[in-house]
Order: sequence, then C-alpha cells, then structure tokens
Amino acid sequence: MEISARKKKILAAVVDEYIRTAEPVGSKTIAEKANMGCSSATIRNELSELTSLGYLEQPHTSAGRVPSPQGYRFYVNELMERQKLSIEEAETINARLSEKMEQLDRLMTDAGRLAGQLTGYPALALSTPRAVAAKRFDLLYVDSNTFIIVILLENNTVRNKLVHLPFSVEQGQIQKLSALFNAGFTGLTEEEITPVLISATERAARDNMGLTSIIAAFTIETLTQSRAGEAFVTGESSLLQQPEFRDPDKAHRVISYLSDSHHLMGLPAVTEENGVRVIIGPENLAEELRDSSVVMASYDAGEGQRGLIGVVGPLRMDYSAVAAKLRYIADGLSRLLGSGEAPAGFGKMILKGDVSTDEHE
Amino acid sequence: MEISARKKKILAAVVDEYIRTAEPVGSKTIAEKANMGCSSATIRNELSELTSLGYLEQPHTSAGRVPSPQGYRFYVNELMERQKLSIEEAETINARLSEKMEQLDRLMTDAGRLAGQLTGYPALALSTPRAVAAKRFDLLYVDSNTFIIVILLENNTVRNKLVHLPFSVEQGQIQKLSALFNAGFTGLTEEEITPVLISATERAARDNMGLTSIIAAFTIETLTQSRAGEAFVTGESSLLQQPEFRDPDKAHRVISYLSDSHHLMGLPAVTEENGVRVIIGPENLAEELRDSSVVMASYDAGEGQRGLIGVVGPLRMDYSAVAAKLRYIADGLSRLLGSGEAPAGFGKMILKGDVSTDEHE
DNA sequence: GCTGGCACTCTCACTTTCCGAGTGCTAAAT
DNA sequence: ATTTAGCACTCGGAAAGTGAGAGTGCCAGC
Repeated sequence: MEISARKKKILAAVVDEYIRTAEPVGSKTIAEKANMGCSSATIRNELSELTSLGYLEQPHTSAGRVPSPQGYRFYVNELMERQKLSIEEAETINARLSEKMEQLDRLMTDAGRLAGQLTGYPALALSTPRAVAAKRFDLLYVDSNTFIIVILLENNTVRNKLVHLPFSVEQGQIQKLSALFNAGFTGLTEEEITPVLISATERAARDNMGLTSIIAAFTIETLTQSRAGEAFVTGESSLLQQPEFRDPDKAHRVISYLSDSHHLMGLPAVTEENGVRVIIGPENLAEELRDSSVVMASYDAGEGQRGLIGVVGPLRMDYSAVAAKLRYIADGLSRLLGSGEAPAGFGKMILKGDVSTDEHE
Repeated sequence: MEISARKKKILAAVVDEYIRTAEPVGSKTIAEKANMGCSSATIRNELSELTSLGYLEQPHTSAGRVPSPQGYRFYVNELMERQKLSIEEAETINARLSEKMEQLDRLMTDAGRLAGQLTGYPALALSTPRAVAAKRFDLLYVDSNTFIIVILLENNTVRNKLVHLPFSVEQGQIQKLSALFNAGFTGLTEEEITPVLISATERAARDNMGLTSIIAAFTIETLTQSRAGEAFVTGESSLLQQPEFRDPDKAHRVISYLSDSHHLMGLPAVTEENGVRVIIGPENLAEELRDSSVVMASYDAGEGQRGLIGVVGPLRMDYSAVAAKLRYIADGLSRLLGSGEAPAGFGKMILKGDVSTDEHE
C-alpha cells in the first residue's frame, strides 16, 4: 500500500521535530508547526495509522509519537530533503582539506576529525582493507650494525624500520640483500609472499645470521598491516552530550566498542556502493550499536583504494545535515586523492559512479 | 604540629576505605575494620580533629568523612604503603613489553595502553619535547618522477615521504642531492637548520626546479614535529565507570580536555624528576582537571629523551596500586630503551625488585 | 583520656499525590 | 466520507511527604 501524501508530510514533520527537540511529538504541535490544512484531531487519526503501520512508536499510551527505526529508514530513503551546506561550512571544509593535502598519511584522520567537528558526533575514518604488495625494497646501510629497511607499497605508502644488529655486517652484504629482495619479492601480496619468504629465510639461515629473517618478518608484518586497513575514531566524548546517551553505562558501551579499531573494520564490509550510507539502529550488525545510527561516506583514495569517513550518533540523528556534510567532505577527498593523483604508469582503477557531480547541488 | 600516630592510622584507614567503597566512612566502620584499640567514640573525636585540621571533609553534617585533597596529599606523601605487584601483573607487563620491543615507535603508545588496561583508568603516554637533529638523509629514486625521502633522526626514529614530481629527474641528480644533504645538513636542529636550508633552497632554485625546496620543507617539518613531542590518550571512556564521573557533563569536560593532545603537552613541564609523580585535584594547573588526579611516571627513552606514562582518574584513586604499576612499567621501559641502548637488544630482560619480597628502597 | 549512651541531624529511598500533555472515541459538521 | 470539536481517560513524571538509618556531637561516668 502506498502511503498518502499527507501521511508522508506528517511523518516528515514528526521526524524533523523529534530530531530537533528530542521530545515525543504530539498532534497539536504538528498542526501548529507544520502548516497542515487540518486540525489536530485529523492528525491524530493519521498518527494512529502511521503507528500501526510501524513508522511511529509511542513511549507510553499517553505521550506523543517518536519515529521507529523503520520510520527513520523511510524518512532517510524518501522524505528527507537533501540539505545544502552553508557557504561558510563549505569553505571551512575546502580550507581544511587543502591545508592538509600535503600530508597524505594524515589526511585520513584529519578528515575524520573534521567530520566530527562539523557534525558534533564521534567520527570515524577508515581505509578499506585490501591486499597490497610491495613495489620496492631498499636497505640503507647506516653503520656496521645498523641499517634501515624501507618498503614502498603498491599504494604508494612507505614503511620503514630501523634495525640494530647484535653483529656486524658490511655495506656490500646489505646491498646484495636489497637487490635480492627487489628481484624476488616484489609484486606479491602477504598471502603469496609468506611461504616464499619462509623458505628463502630457511635457505639463507646459515649465510647471513638471520638478516634475511629480520627483513622477511618486517615485510610480512607490513603487508599484513596494510592489508588490514586502518581505523580511527575521534571525538568519542561528544556522544555524552546527546540526551539519549546520558546514561553513562550506555555511552560507555558504545564508546568502548568504537575505541577498539578491530571492531570498526567490520563496518566497511557493508559499504560497497558509493555515496552516503545510513545504518539505522537495529540494522547494525554489532549488538553494541543497535541503538545508534551510523552515517558513512566513502571516497576514492587513489591507487584503487577507497576510504571511509563516518559519524556515530543516536537514532535521532540529523541525517540530512550529516549526510550532506559527509558527502561534501568525501567528494573533496576523492578529488584530492582520486584518480588524478596517479602518476602515469600505475594502473588506474577508477571505481565509477564516484563523486556525484550532480543534479541537486 | 606533628600528627599523632593514631591520627595517622585513622586517616590512612579512612582513605583506604573510601578508595575501596566510594562511600563516606563513619567512625564505626573504622573501629571495626581497622583494628584500632579503641571505640568508635574515640575515633569520632579524632575524626573531628582531623576534619578541623583540613585532612577530611564532611559531605553534610551527618555523614561519614571523606578525604580532602590535602588529606590525599598527606596520604600519598606519608601514609601510603608501597604496594607490590602480584606476580601475574608483573608477568603481564614483562610479556607485553618484550613482545613490543621490536617496534620502538609503537612502544610508547602501547605502554600507555597497557597502563590503562592494568589500572582501569584512562591513560596517557607522551614524549617530552626536545630538539633533535637529522643524522642522515637518503633519497631513493623510484622512477623518473618519483622518489622517496628518508630521514634518520638522532633519536633513531625514521621518517619518510614519497614525492611525486610534475617533471622528470635522473637518478644521478637524486644521488647528488642526497650526498649534498648528508654533507651539509646533518647534526642540526630545526632552529639551526631552517635558515641554512632556506638559503640553500634559494641558491639551488634555478638548478633543480624546486627539488631542494621539497626536501628542505620535509626536513623542517620532520624536525619540528619530532621536537614537539607526541601525546596519546587511550581508554578515555573507562572514566565513565567511575562513580564520580556518572555525570556525563563532568565526564565530557575531562575527556574532551584529554582528547586534545595540545593540552597534554602542558603536563610534563611539571615533571622533571624521576620516579612517580602524583597530582591531586586542585593541584592541577588545568581548570578542567581540578577534580581529577593524575599519576605519572617518567622513563628514560634513550638518546637523552624522556617519556611519560600516566593515568587520570578521580581523586579517590587507588594511588598506591596505580603508582606501583606505573613505576614498574616505566622501569621496564627505561631498561628497554634507556641509555644502555644495547643494540644486542634481543637479550633477555629480567626486571627485578618491586614484585615479590618485602623490601623498601 | 577513653567509653557508652543519648539526642539530634540530615540524606536517601520510598510512597503518595497531583497535574497536564496527549490520546481515542463519538457525534456533529462540512 | 472526511474532518472537526468535545470530552473522558490514561499515564508518566514532578513535587511533596514520610520514615528509617547512619552518623555525629556531647556529656557523664569509668
């Protein structure tokens, strides 16, 4: 059954009002605020039907209505107005992004922080997991028992480690090893490389007193970490300002869940498509987030990788404003990091449908 | 005036009991729990005097006593028993530290995390600011318009950056630059190097199309960052479990204060000496921490740098246990990182003392 | 100087009361 | 057929009231 236009208008009014005030919304309020052309009694009838349809809930028999998760879902899908950013907000975002574009590695967390500051909710930033391979190895001889391992990954991040040895090596030995690794172990992902490295280590065990094993271990560790992606949360405590998280235990459950980046890595699995995604309360896979909502936007991080920024808040979240802000930030990031960035010669994996260049803005 | 031994014993009993229960402590409780040789009435008299001396407070006329900040201070300075760690705790710490010793850069945050987990309070980890110099530069040629800058700092951390150029360079050019930087710019702190680099950049402007400037900028940035030190907080939300932070606003004030690492950098200024330092409530310089206590331990991070780990909690903190744990962790870190710096760092770390037997310093 | 006793105080937890926002229903009006 | 006004009813939550208990201060006697 299709929902009448008037019901939609009423539902939208309830959600908007509830988002604003955090108080259950009564028929009278709606009759006055939203200028429906009818009286509160009529609205009561409609409300009653919306309730039995499952879009609204009553905290108790004689209170106003509150949107149900299903109500929020309908609101997000069909009713919500696509909100525009104020000029100042857009400028803030642009300024903050371009100021950071020099430091690509920090950009991800800074974007999360920005999202949090703009929305007032705890924000998360994550890079989606993806198996990467090493593109190049360098071993830098520092002194007779110190050298640095530098690994350049396919996604153009660089990892390094300083190694102190309990014995001496010669520069030539280091150089030889460097060449060896470059020749044999580039282009392999962690899964592929592990067995190869293990056998190589065994073969070389006698020759170089474990040098190979040190480098191999760091390589595997690096590839594993990069594959797992990263996750950051900022501004957890702003959750405490939301009335629905006045209960410290409830807040603590959510915050400590978020603080474990291990948990967060589960989120992006759900988010393949582009654009903004809203996960409302019970839709969350994680028990701990069942009465929170998550809004996420993904962006093209270049080199075929995608990143994700998002915020976590109560069901009564200002979805419209949050979505607009996240979308804007994510678009900005895509433009900064996205396909353009790749030097010629790297395969450009442009996920299409990216970046709404679009109709409503 | 000197405080009588019995008063001390009573004061200690009040603090211990209050730390345990978070409830105001009455005369009867003390008479029963601590085996004083006297009745509750006597204790009442003593309590009354301790109150007028400023060591105790009464929430209201007819409630038990609660330690005042001054009372905690006296307790920490003179009454507190130096607590021993259980063997399991000591082993946990040893295990966790040695497991991490490979990754020096992460060790600092991991130590903080460990402190937090062990104590149940939010934990902070920071490195004290100190000017460092670059020990060595390497430029790695990747392809005709990409190279990597690797900078090894005096304190043996390594920083790197991948640079994409909008034009081509030759490998020889990169190598020449590398030699140039190593010859001219090692051993200088940020302050010293900045003017030198600026003039060098100007001189080279024509020759290499800004290559020098890119490297110079990264160098300055790196030295500046390292000089500023770093600060991390973990486990903020565990504060919510403390009864005194049930008020979300209060908790939010403290947590959001802690979340800004900028603020944290102010703390270590107070902590020059070695060992454990306790800052009780109003002793905190920061308004926001006036009803929290901070316990910190510093460690020798090698290369003349010191690090700091600490926890933040309510006034009613278990100072004795917290101090013991922090001290133990800090000692472990000093041994791992400290002046010895044994490149043969794979040796076994046995931390003695502070654990089993009853020895004082 | 210590102790038992006693009157007094004050908080907290619990109950009771009461108000009003908001509902659902019905009957009249459009 | 839909909308509206009116009205009785419900129920949560604030406000006020109550009682018990923990703890104190003080005094008189040991």
